[in-house]
Amino acid sequence: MPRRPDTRQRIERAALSLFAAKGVDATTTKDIAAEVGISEGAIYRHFRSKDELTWHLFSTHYTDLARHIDAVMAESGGLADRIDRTVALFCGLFDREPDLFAFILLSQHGQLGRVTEDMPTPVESLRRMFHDGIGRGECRGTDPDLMAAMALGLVTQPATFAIYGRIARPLGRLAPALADAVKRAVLA
Amino acid sequence: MPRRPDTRQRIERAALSLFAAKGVDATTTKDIAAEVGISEGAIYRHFRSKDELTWHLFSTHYTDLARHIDAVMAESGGLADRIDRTVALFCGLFDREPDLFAFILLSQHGQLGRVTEDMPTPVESLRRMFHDGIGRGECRGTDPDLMAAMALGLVTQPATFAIYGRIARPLGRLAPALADAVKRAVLA
DNA sequence: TGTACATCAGTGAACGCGCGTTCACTGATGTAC
DNA sequence: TGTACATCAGTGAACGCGCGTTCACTGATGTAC
Repeated sequence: MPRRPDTRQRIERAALSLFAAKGVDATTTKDIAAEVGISEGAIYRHFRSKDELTWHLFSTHYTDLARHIDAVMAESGGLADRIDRTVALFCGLFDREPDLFAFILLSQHGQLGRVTEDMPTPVESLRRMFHDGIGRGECRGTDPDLMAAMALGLVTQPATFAIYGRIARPLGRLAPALADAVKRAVLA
Repeated sequence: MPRRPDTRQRIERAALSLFAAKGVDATTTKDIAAEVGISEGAIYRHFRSKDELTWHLFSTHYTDLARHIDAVMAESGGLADRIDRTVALFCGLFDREPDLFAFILLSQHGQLGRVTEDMPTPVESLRRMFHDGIGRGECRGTDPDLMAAMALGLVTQPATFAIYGRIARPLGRLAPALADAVKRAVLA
């Protein structure tokens, strides 16, 4: 009954946390409502459906991440510098918002199909970064998609291990080592 | 009504293919039955539940993969050789059974929690491989989990891109390049 | 300041659909004599 | 070879549960005069 002005945000936070912990399908609207401390019906005052809530969370955070990478790209510097800064960006984001990272990693296969051409995505941003590096002859390989995949996997798999407790946090501690590994793997 | 002797295997193949394409939760028992060409009830003559079917598929193939890696380990040779052979193994398996690979990559987050200590897993096998390499001073880093994560991500992320059509198949073509990248990233 | 009214985030009960699962029944196949 | 019986993979209808969603209703808050 108390009409708090931040209910929508509290729903988003609760959903993100539950989605990260259990996955989207295993999380029920009942779970979310209980976590927020409202009735299930109240969710529908803020989101048209569970699906809209899920897509809202995924798409906003996914495109946000892309824009962060683009910002790194916009600064001057060679590919090596960009790799350093992007890896540090990923690790910092992971340490600051582990739920967000877990949610994106976990739910991507279910959501990626709805991504449209005009949406900025981290994958496209990385692709452009490496395409650029290849053009300048700074890269080992010649396929920007392959380079992007290798760099992405090299960072996200350790992040996944960190989520499962197999690697100690914070991930930021490992950022230099990860950036080094990426550079060794892809730089000319 | 025709009592074919291979129904159980046909259920497994159909389920694997559907799970790989849509994910476990989005695949219904009705889907599986339709794909096999039997009634839903018939599935329960071969598996106690959808969950048992899912876990059977995941656990057998996941442990099989671990044993394949262990076989590579058993052969003589240094870490560099082992990396070459393991990467080739992954790429070959991916090309031969892409559904299997997609299923494991896609469903791992839902199934990994049920993996017990006594089960052989690819992650443990890789960990031992790098633990061994670290002991012999062949490795750059000192944390076997981190080395395993980097190697794993470096290969599985390109595989994921291949599933999404972002990287051309067969993956075997890229095996030498991927192995090179892994060695550059982790070898001393 | 008080009164009338509109708005809207909240409740909680109910709904309906789709899912996994069960069950009585069928009929083909194998075995015993 | 024929007959009686056991087995069991199959059918298809029915079931029941849990899920996401809807809906009539409430009451706090803001606004107009």
